[in-house]
Amino acid sequence: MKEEYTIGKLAKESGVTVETVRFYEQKGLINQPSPKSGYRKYPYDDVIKIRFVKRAKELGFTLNEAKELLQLRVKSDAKCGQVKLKAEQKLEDVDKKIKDLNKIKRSLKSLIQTCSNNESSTSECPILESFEKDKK
Amino acid sequence: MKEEYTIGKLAKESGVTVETVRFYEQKGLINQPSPKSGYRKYPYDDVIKIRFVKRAKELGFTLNEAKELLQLRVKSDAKCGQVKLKAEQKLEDVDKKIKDLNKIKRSLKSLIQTCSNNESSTSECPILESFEKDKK
DNA sequence: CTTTACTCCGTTGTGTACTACAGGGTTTAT
DNA sequence: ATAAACCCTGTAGTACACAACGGAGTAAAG
Repeated sequence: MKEEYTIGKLAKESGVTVETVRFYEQKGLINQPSPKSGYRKYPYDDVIKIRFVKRAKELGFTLNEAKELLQLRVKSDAKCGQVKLKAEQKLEDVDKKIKDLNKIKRSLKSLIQTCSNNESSTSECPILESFEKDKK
Repeated sequence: MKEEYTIGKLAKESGVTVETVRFYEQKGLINQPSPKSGYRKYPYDDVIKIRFVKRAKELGFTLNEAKELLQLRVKSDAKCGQVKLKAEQKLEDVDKKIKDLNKIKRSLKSLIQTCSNNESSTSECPILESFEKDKK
């Protein structure tokens, strides 16, 4: 866990490509370290940031949303109220996602169960109704 | 809840545009009802399918993955073993997503808490470490 | 001190998921 | 029965998130 990373090492360490790092830099997900000696040096923090972004994307957040999530830390000085508000909104999103994923999970479990008791009478998987129960 | 939908009504009812419906049709997410009388008619089932796809996407599944999830129902005749396997894989995915979302959730909650006790000493939000704890 | 590996910047290409016409035909309402 | 609203097929364009490449400079290893 050194403190200085070249772009290549950063990329490898965080599980993305060099191009992705540069892309994220452009988009402001990590801040550009001005190339002091020709090459840029990145702190270890950026490894963690990029890993976070990677996973956030897999969870259905866009790059911009991931950026917002990242920005929630640090800025808690003057605009604590704003940060709190944003955090609360994100929390709602996250909660809804968890709920819906649990619905899908239950459906999948039930499907696996039905498949195991191989009575298989054109067993309808309830996955389609995942988001229909308790609706309206 | 009628049984026959024109593409426009289907789109409206499922919260997407007409173009999106056609796009999903092309991609095989819903099956093309041959335009018997010049216009196509869709069953109510397609409303539910499209709503499902929509939400699945927000949960980080691709269109193809959503398609796979949809295909898990129905086909449980001969290849029950295959379906079960696929369902089990999806279940793992879903479980991992839920776990990670819970980590983010805890981070957000803690951030909100810190913000509420307005001691705000450059309070570092732990969201960045969401996926770093218990790693390696 | 030269070779090899890595980096720089900029431009272009790729895959996914739509979105917007264009130029028609069909249905429905008045 | 005709105008408005809706549908058809097909093609082209857009936004996001990278990936690949070209041509040149820099760093590190032997």
